[in-house]
Amino acid sequence: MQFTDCAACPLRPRPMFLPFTPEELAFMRGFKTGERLVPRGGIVLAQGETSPHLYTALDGFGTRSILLEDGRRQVINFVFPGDFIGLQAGLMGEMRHTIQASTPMRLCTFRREELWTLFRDRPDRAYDLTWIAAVEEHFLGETITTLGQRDATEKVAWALARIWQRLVALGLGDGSAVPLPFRQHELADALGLSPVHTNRTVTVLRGLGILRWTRGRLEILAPARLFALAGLPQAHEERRPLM
Amino acid sequence: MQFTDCAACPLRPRPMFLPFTPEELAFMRGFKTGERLVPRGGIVLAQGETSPHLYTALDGFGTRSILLEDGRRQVINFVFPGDFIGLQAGLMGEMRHTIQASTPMRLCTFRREELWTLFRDRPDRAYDLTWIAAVEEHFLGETITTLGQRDATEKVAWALARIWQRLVALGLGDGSAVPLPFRQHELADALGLSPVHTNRTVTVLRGLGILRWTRGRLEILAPARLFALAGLPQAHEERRPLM
DNA sequence: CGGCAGCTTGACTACGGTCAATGACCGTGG
DNA sequence: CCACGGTCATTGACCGTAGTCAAGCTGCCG
Repeated sequence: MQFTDCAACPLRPRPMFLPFTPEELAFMRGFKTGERLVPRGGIVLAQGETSPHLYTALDGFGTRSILLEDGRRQVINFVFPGDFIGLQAGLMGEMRHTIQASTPMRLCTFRREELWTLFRDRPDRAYDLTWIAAVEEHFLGETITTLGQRDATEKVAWALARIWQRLVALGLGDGSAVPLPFRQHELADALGLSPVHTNRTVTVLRGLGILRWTRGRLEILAPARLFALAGLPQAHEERRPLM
Repeated sequence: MQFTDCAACPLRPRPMFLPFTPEELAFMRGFKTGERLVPRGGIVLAQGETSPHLYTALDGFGTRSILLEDGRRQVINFVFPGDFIGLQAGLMGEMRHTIQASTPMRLCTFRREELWTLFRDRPDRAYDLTWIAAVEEHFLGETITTLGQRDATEKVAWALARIWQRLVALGLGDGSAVPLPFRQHELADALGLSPVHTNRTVTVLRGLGILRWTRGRLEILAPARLFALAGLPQAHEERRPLM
C-alpha cells in the first residue's frame, strides 16, 4: 500500500507541533507501518477490543466515548489531527472506550509490539509519549471540572472555546470562522447535557452576539467574552510532540 | 534525615502492587531522596507551582482538586497510598491542580531532574510510569462518564464503590468495614453535587440497607447492589506498579 | 420531490440547589 | 468535670436549571 512518508508528513511542519530531530524522523519512518481510512461514522477502535495497532490521526475528526450497558453514552473528548490513539490498548491490553469517526479519517498505523522497542531504544520518544499522556490527563481534569462545577452556558462556552482554539492552532479556518466537524448531539454527549438544552444554550450564545454556528461552520464574534464565560485564559496552547 | 529504606517499604509487599526486580529496587533506592510529612489539611503541591520534587504517597490520604477563580472547587480524584504525585509538574513544568492532605500524609520524595535519568536508563520504569498515566487517564474517563451521565444516587454509589474497592485492595479494613478518611463535603466536590444533596443521597443508600457510614467508618452491607447501582463489575483491580 | 438527519421551539416536569436551622461529636480550657 | 466552640452531618421548605416529550422546521441528497 502506498502511503505518506513521514519525511513528507503534512502535519509535522505546522506550528503547533514540535519538530523532529533527524534521528526521531528516521525512527518514526520505521515505526509507521501504514495508513488506514475510516469512513464517517466508522469505528476506529472499539471498547473492549485488543488492537494490534496504534494510530496517529493524520486527517479528519472523531470522538472518544464510553458506552454504558443501558445505552447512555459519554463523549470523553474529541480527536483532532495529530492526536495519538490507542495508548490504552497498547499498555493496558484492551480499549476502555470507543473511538468513532465524526468525519472520514486517515490514520497512521503503528504496530503495538513495537511500543516496547520505543521505550527501550528511544527514551526521547518515550518521554514525549508520557508527556502526551500527562497533558491528556490534565485536559480530562479540566473536563471533570467543567461537568462538575459549571452551568450549561459555561459548559457550552468552554467546549466551543477549546475546540475553536484547537482548530485555529491546526491552521484550519480563514481567520473569522473554522469548519466545525461535530454535531450538537455530540457536543451534548460530551457535556452531559440533553441535545435540547444544548441547542437552547447555543441559541443563547448566538443571541448574545458571541458566536455564529450554522452548517458545520463556527464563527467566534467575541472571543474575549467566550473565553471569559468558559473560564479559560485566551492564550494559544503550548506546542506538542507528534507521534 | 532518617527514612524508610525502599528495601523495607511497607507498601510494596502488599498484593495490589507488582514486585520489583532487584535492579528496580536498587534504582529506586537511589531515586528516592527522602520523606516528607504533611499534616491534615496541608498542601502537598499547589496549582500553578513548579515543584523540585515528585512524590509517592507512602501513608495517608488526600485529594487532587482544581480551584476556579470564583472559589468553586472540583475534586478530580482521591489520593491513596502508593499513588504517584507530580507527574504533571515533572513533565509540564507546573502543577495544574492542587494536592491536599485529607489525613496526615507521609510521602517519599524524588528529585524532578532525575526523571529524565529514569527515561534514559530504566525503560522498564519509564514504561511503568506511562502505564500509571494511562490507567489514570482511563479512570478520569470513567469519572467524566459518571458526572455526565449518572444521577445522584448512581454517582454516590460509584464513588463509594471505587473508594471501598481501593481501600480493601490496600488491605485496610477488617472484612466488614473500612476506615473512610474523606468527608461528605469532599465527596460532594468530587461528584459535582451540593453537600446537602450528597447527604440526602447517602441517607437513601443507608435506607436501602446497602451501607452504613458513620464517623469515618464505611461498611458495605450489600456489595452486589452497590456495584450494580454504580455500573461497575464487582471485580478486584489489576495489580499496579509502584514508583 | 420525497425522505432523512439534524436543528429549533414550546409546554410541562423533576432532580438537585439554596437557604436556614438543628443536631451529634470532639477537643480545649476554665 | 463540664461549658464552650468548632467541624461535620442531618433535615425541612422552597426554588430554579435542565430534562423529557412532542411537534415542526431546514437543508441536503438521492
